[in-house]
Amino acid sequence: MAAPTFTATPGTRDLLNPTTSRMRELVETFADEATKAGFGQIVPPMFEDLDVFVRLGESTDVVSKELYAFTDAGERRLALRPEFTASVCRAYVQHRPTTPWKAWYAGPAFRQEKAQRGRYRQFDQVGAEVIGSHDPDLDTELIALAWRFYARLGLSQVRLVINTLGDKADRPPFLDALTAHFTAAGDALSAESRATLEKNPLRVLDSKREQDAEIIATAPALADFLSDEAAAAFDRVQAGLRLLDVPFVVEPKLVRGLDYYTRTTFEFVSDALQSAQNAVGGGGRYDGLVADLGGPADPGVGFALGVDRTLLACDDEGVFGASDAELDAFVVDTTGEFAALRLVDTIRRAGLRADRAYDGRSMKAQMKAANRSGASVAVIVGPDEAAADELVVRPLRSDAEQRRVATSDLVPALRGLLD
RNA sequence: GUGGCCGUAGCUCAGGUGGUUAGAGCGUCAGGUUGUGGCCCUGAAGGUCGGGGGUUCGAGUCCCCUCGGUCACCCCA
Repeated sequence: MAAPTFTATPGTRDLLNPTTSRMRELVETFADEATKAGFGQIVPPMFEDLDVFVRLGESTDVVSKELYAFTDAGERRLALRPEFTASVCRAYVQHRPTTPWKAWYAGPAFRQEKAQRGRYRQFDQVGAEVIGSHDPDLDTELIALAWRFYARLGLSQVRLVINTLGDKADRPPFLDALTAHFTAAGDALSAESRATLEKNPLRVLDSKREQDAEIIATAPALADFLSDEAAAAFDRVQAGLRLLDVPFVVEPKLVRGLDYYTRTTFEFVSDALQSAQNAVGGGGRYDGLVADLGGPADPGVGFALGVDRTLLACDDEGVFGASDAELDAFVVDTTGEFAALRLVDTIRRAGLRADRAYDGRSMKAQMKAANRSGASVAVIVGPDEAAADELVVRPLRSDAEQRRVATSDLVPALRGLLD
């Protein structure tokens, strides 16, 4: 391979045509669903004070080893956002909008991980957050919003798993019980999990190692430690999802990797995705995060969906149909004058899509380009037509005959052919 | 970050045990049809075989290093 001097840095890539238009469509679909649900868009900065993200949990991988941190010329300690939730909470504390505040977002986030299918160092997310309400119906609505979004994209192999992590006060006794259980297992527990146990016992539950499966299966259940309020809220979320016909499975081992979660957590998993990274979205309630960022003790709930993974899932499920024509007209000009320049401008100003060939190529070459362009109609002008102030319009995707029209009738003629 | 697999034209890939000017298909460009695309035919351009070192009379082929890709672990979207 002719090695280029520069290539996209590891974990990043260039997104080109069909992917970019699918991505735009996906974001527009999400924006539409969020808007219908009363959400306004927020565009936070891509980097923040390092400490904004550190509050996500110092024991989490996302903070401890995946953050892109740097110091700017003003000696400020900054970091590229690894997700949006912290920024949204920071913005909430800064602007104090009336509650419940509902915000949606779309854009890239950054984590320094080794790339693999469905995991990149720069990746795109869409998501929604609500700050300022404890109402479990919001949890339900948010989950339903994401569910409807996947359905609207045409994905049918997405599964919803939910769990509750209880309130902050429920956590310590449970963690103690968990630690005792895993410590008692001794060497039966994998070395990796024993290391995890030191940092965050909760996440041992998330281990995929077969060696740990049985020990995890017999671990204490958080359900037995839940406060009455947290248990009631979880019941209501489940009842709400049933009411809305959103199918789900309760997965007690679903703990997720950010420390800030409380009560409801959920994850969307694609069974179509033939890769280890099969979680296409996830979220939950974070009732202490706003306070951690120096704000009022206001609760929050939200989710983020991975755009790249969702697109992969769409690919693997084959939901992308044949794309529509990208162009209405392709101008073929052999006059050597300004005909093409003027004609594409005329067509574009009429609201239609037009392209042309350049570099004075032969008619045959231009016709081939017209064919490849996917345009519906070729608009041909040579010396004869130019002299008569006429054009040839030739349908490219049907057997209809080409015909000559006056230059001034071009746009109506095109419209007639395109209907 | 750790491990497995891989790295030959723009793309997908051939190139037994090292041996003369490295091939194909697709794509691109040009021509066959000096005013008409899709099919067909002909031709052309395009590669310091990821990079560096080594072994050898000789390396795309063997060894080492390095870079990159990919899959998995970890973790997460």
